[in-house]
Amino acid sequence: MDIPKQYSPKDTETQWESFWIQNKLSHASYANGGTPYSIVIPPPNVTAALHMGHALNNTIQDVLIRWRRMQGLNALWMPGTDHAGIATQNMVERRIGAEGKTRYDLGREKFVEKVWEWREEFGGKIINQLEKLGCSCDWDRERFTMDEGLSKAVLEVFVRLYEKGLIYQGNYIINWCPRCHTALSDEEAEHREIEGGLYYIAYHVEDSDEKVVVATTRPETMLGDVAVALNPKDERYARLKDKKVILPIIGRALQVIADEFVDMSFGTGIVKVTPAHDPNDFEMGRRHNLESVNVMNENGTMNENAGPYAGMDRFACRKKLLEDLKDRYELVKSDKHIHAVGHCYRCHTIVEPRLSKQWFVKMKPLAEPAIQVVKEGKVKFIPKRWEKVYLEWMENIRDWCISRQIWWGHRIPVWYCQDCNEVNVSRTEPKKCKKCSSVKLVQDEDVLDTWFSSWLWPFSTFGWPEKTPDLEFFYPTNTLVTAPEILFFWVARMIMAGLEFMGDVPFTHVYLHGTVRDDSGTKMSKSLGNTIDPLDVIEEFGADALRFSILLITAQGQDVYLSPAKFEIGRNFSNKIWNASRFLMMNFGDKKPDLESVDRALFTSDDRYILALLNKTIGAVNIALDNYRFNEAAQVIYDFFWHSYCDKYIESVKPILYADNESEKYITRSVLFHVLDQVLKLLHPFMPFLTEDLWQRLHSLGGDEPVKSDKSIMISSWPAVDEKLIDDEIIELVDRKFELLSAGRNLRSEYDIPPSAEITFIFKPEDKHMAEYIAGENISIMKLMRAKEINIIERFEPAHPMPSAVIKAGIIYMSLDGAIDKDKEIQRLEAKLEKIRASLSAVLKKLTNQSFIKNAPDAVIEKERAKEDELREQAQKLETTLEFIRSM
RNA sequence: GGGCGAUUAACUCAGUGGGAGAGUGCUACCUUCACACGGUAGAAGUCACUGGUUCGAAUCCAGUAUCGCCCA
Repeated sequence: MDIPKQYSPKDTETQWESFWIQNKLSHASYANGGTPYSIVIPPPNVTAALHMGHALNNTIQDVLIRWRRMQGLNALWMPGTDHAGIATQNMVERRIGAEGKTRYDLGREKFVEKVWEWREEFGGKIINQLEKLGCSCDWDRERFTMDEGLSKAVLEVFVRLYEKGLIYQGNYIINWCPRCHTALSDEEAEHREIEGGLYYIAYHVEDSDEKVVVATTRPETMLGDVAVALNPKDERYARLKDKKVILPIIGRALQVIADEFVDMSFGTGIVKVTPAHDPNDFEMGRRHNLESVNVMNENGTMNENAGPYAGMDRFACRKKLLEDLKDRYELVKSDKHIHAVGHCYRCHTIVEPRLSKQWFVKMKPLAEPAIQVVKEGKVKFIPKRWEKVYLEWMENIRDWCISRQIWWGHRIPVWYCQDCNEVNVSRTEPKKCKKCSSVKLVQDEDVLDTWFSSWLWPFSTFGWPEKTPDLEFFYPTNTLVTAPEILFFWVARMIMAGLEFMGDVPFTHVYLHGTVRDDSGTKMSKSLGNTIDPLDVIEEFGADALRFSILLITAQGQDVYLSPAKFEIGRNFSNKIWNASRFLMMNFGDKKPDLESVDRALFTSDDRYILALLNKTIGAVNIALDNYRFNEAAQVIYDFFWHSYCDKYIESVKPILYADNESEKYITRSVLFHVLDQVLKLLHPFMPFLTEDLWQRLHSLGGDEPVKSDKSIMISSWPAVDEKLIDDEIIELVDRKFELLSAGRNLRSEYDIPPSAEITFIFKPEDKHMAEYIAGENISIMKLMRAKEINIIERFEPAHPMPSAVIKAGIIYMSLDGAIDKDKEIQRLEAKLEKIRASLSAVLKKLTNQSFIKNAPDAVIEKERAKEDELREQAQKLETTLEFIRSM
């Protein structure tokens, strides 16, 4: 048979990838009925290239989908991408920037056209990469948040919320990115600790020699000060009351106000009040009816209100202003100060709190039901600890700023009347003003936050607001698989939207996996250059190896630390599976063995052993997957396949495969075939390509069933547990045989017997039953122990000192030519005896403890008693042996 | 400042009340007719620390230390 010795994933994976896609094996439809199981993909940014976070996220989803599909559910995995407003616009701006142009040179219409062109050309990249990873999404359904249908959903939602009074426009402090030139939501401003300064600045009290000192981290905003504030409890307040202080440089007179908000312990306890540039000051300004003075332009430079600093960048202004204050002896001191500063999550520029007119969603009314469903367990978080994080955020939710001053996105469906200023909100472009019938309408220039479309994803992708049969059948979806980073951005908002617009939760389970980090624990990111490109890993090790490795090392919800070496686990395992299958197929001959045709009474103990372990493994995999414990599922299969099936069973039955008894050979082949078939299925969700390839080869043995387009392991049935085959007694019995084998091999190794030397062993069984059993297994044991012969002698008494080992099945002796080193053997056995005695005394300590006997469960006491018996017996055997050697 | 997570073998990590585990690495031997991306045998841990609960704690509780994340 011409199967190569080393598995090369590359061609195999490409072949099956196109096989699946061409045959639409992952397509799901309501029309097929059955029990639905659906997942919507967290849509990657259309600008994205596959990174390890995606690889982990999508591998998990694929495992769930493939598993459920094989279980016979109508499994649908909805794929798609997100238009990523700011990120995509930035990218296209950079491209046209290379030609020396800005988006303003092109104008809005042309620019948006350019973005669509870019999307047509490059936007599908990540989708192809997901296919390479083996993702069995329903590719016919691929959605994009800017699609016509999804855009319609966005407008519908805006209008409905507006009409309900949950969307409003207003002047508030928002996070402004001076580089992206847009407002951001609170979530989009990432707080990072940086070392800045805390500057103490003296303001003169009007008509007095007195000064007050205020502390600030952003001195440039003082140019917009309209007051200074103290806590009313602060005794200094009394004498400053009704006084004014003079803003340095600008010379504006500022009133002194009292406000509970002022923290007496921060800085000097006197703060400057800048309502246009700080959310707290803004609130204070409202409470005290203060005006707002905006001192900055949209690009982060100072405006005309900044007096001599007009036109300077905000940070240049800070520097110059501090110098000037110092020259005027008004900078009292400056301390180093570590504080959290908001950064734009798209470009990492420091965001500026800025007063501006934006659109907001009122969140409290939406949050309430979304809190309830989680408290009632209608939506479950796995791991559970995220529930608390979710509730904490939801209970303190703030309104959501949804307008963005960019061009790429869903344009806000609001038209302002040029004649009467009426705000017209409409699903379609209105012909005339609804109030004054004027036709002079101008649409709002802004677009909506990208998340304002992705929060609808679980139903907009199924055709909402239309009532489609797909929506009816597949909603609510079952599991959402995502990273905790977007818990607030996305997960929480989807729950709110689902309840508001569908009247039901969008999903019942949220599995939050860890963050992918590098070896040192740093989050992988392009800018740090510590990424491992999944495509490189696929190229070098294969997608299956990538998938298996990453799942094996990812404990539930824990972060993943990756290094290239970790993928060797998966590659080596792939190769092991490949070679075991190769070996078996070389030995199966042309006829496909069928376990169903075999009389179970004819199974050997080895057969029953491996079938019992197989069925235990199937059960364990189901439990692990049911509980989202992917690493455990992967681990159990790995152990079963490598250590039970390959190391034990296959090695054990080789003599049968090489002998001439055709009926025995057929039974063995049937078991081998069956177990391989089942384990390939168990592995399929983890390693789809390799298992498909081997399964197809396995089932076309002898050519009677060639590869057919409608056959695939992917749609084959998931292994069922056969309880009748789970036999713990046989497992224990056969384990004793393997213990005997290890003991024999250990003796060889301790006495430096070269592998080529065939040697005689004597086995003294503990009883007749064991004698019979081992006698029946003699041939395979001999081969595996490289023994010349194994003499089973029930009442064996050595005539001279022989190396021996005490095991559960009895005692094994190794026959050596010539005398052995008596002292060495005594020392060896004494060491063993010592260990047994230590264990025994630990057991006895428990069993003689009355509290233990009184309190411990019976099963535990039983177990300890059994242990005691066994240890006593082993000690007894060792003592006898030692006594005998000493007496020689 | 509040919350969460981590601390177990040389390394990377599993293990939520009852005999300390895996992978890698290490040591020795083996290229034996599936696989050296392999096989056989072996060495290796005060389960961060201090208390507590319990007949019994890596596991539960409290506190401490170190590292990391989220929120303010």
